[in-house]
Amino acid sequence: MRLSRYFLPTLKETPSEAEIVSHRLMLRAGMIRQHTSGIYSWLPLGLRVLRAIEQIVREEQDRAGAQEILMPTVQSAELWRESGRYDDYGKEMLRIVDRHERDMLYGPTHEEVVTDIFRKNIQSYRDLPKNLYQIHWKFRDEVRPRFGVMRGREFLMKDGYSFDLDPLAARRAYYRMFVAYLRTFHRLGLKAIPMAADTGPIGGSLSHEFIILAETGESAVFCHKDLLDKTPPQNVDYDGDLEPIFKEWTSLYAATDEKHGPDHGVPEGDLVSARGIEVGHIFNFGTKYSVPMGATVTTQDGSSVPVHMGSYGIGVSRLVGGIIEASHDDAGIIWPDSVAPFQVALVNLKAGDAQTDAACADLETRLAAAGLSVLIDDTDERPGAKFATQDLIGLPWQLIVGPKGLARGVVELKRRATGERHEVTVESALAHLTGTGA
RNA sequence: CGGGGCGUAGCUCAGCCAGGUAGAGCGCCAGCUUUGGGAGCUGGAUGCCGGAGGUUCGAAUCCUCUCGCCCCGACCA
Repeated sequence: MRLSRYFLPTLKETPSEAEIVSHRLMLRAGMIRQHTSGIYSWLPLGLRVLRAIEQIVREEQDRAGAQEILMPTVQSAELWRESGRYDDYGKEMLRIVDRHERDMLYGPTHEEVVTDIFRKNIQSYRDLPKNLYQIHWKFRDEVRPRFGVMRGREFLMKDGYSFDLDPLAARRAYYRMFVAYLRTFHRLGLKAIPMAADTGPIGGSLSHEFIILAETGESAVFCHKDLLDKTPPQNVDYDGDLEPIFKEWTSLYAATDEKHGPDHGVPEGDLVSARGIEVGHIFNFGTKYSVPMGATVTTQDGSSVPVHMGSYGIGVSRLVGGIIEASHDDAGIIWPDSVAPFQVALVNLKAGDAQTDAACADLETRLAAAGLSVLIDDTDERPGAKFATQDLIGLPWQLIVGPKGLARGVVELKRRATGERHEVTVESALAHLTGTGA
């Protein structure tokens, strides 16, 4: 992509509406624009990041045996009356009346819809287990939206739902998602720590929040320091017994502010106190919805039993902000390779100069051929302005090509995360970029 | 939903207290110069001063109402 043609409205100054760093940087880097309180448009650069995160989430869900579906955003109030939540949910639910005076709503979550799909289409224990998920926009009319996309009213969420015959099988489904979440956040370049959680309005018995640590996190969290060094398993057999992995991660102390107490039993020096951002939340809630909504299956002996369910959320749009909170410096964003909107910034320091233009065109072709996404800065800005823009938008690699370097047969390769810069030949730069799989 | 703050150029903001021709910096446009960390000079364009009503000879400025946004708290992926 050529920067001269790309819609990337960057800002030199911070808009006054933005308080926290991720919100400021997302506005300045031209990723989003606010439409109204808590509701945003995604511009090309931001959308690329959103899609990259979505894709990683999708791959890990599929790997763990979940299947993607897509449910409606606008739902009928009827189902919610059936589950009993229509009156419980309160003002957070955006209620709409259609032309026939029927009560509708913009979905804040989808337990009712998915349970309805299940009960109408699955009758036998032989069709279990099932795990269905979607990546979709939700709306919760928060009293006070804030922090940009971290706490918007409209947000993109991965929500998944498991259906099992009995509590034991449901627990195994829970473990599968638990492990899938560990892997997902790891791939996103995040250190996410599962913490025992309250189940809130969704209800149930077993629940964990996945919290990433960032100085600007919304709430205080506490955990054993050994949790910070753990990495999830590389290869997982999702058909195998995942309880050991679950135990390994939950045996160390970890608690959010509300659950933290003096009886944590962690030696003074081992307790980490930090700020956290919730990016995922999983629940096992048994028959809370299947009983009132009649989601049952016939068992082997011919009797009818309600299915045991769980639900599993990941705040996809929130993650964009969360990743920035966890990865930035004074100059701007530092994207992890896995979610970067482009892998390489190819900076032509003197657009219009025949030799640098030719060198950049050649590099662009060869980087693209190697499968790397490249944003080429072909504008006639001054070098200083180009560097500032690149550091702001934070692509993992900057390949800087100027006439002075070319005269000496070199280009400059800069790693955004570390700031390391090396003068290397064109060939060696290419070898490095394509070789690292960047 | 309680408390507070702010709406003036694309962005950041001054002007309001004490009414009298709408401003600055950045950005944008043109030209010249410059060319490795958000350059310099010259010239230029840009505003229903959030909206409606009122007071006044005269309102960005005072009064009333209204809409929007932000912050703190209570609540949440």
